[in-house]
Amino acid sequence: MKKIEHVGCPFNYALGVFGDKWSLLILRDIVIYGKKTYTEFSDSRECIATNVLADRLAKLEENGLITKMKDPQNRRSYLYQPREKALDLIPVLIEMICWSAKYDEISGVPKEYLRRANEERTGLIKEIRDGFTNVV
Amino acid sequence: MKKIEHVGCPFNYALGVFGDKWSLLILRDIVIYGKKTYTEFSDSRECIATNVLADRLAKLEENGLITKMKDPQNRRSYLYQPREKALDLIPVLIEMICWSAKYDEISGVPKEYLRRANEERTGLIKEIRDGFTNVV
DNA sequence: TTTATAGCTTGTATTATGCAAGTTATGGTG
DNA sequence: CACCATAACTTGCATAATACAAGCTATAAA
Repeated sequence: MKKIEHVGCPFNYALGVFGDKWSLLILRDIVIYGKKTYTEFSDSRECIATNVLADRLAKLEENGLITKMKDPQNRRSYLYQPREKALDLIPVLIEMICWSAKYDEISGVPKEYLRRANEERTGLIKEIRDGFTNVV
Repeated sequence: MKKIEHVGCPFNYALGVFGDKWSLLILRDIVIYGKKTYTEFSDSRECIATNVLADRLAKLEENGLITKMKDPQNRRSYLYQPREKALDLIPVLIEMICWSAKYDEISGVPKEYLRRANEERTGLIKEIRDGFTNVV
C-alpha cells in the first residue's frame, strides 16, 4: 500500500505503525506471548517470511515500539523488547481478543480471560505490563 | 499476504477480517464517520483505489460486518451499513484512537474525546452505537 | 576441528496494489 | 425528449510487496 500522507486522522498514524498484519503479529508475539528472539518470531505458526520479519522488526524499532539489544547470555543472539509505546497497545490487543472470541468459535480464548478483560481490565493490563521490566 | 491458516489464535481471525489497512479505514469511515456510500468511501483523504475499495466492501459483506442495500431515496446508489459485528469493533477503534492521540502529536484527537474514552467509556460506545438503527 | 545455530541478506517468482480508462444504469437539466 | 452528469463499479496494465529458497557470517556446541 502506498504510504498514507499524514492528515491529522489518528488512524493514519496507527495504521502506519502497526496496521500491517505482520507487525501486529510480531507485537502479539512480544507483548502477549513474551517472545524475544528472531528465531522465536520466525517459528510462529503463521510462518512469516524471513525477509519480511527482518523488515518489520527494523520498522518497529525505527518507530520506537521495540528495542534490540545483544543477549548477555548468548553473543550470537539478540533480544527484542517492547517499549512503553508497544505496551500501550495492550488495550487494543485485548479488545481484538475479545472481539475474536465473540465471533470466532475456534479462537480458543479462555472464559476466565474474557471475564477479566470485562470486569477487571485494569488488573489484566497491569499483569501483562508487569511481565516486562526496565521498559523505556 | 498468504492467507493465514486458522490455528486457534484469536488474532488470526481478527486479522483475516479487518487486519488489512483498507478494511479498517472503511470500517472507520462507516462506524466513526458515518459514511454510507461507495462515493463517500472513495472520496476519503486516503484515496483508496476503486478496485481495492470494491474488493474490500465485498469481503466485509462476506464476513458479515456490513450489509449492502439499495438506497430507497436514490435508485442508482447503495447504502453500506454496519452490522453488530462491525459495531462490536468500536472498543478496538477507540483504543486505537487513544493510542494515536498519545504518540502522534498531529492526530488531532479532542481532549474531551480522550476524557470520555477513559472515564466514560461505556457512554461513548453507546453514543456511537446509537448513531445506527435497525442493525442486524 | 567440525558441525549446528542465530540472525540475517539476496534473488526470483508470484501476488497484490495503484492508476487510468471504460461500462451500465439512473438522475438531473434545458 | 435529448443530453450530460453521476454512482457504482469492472478491466487492463505497470509497479510494488510478499513468499520462497538459498546463501552468508559470526558464534556456540560437540
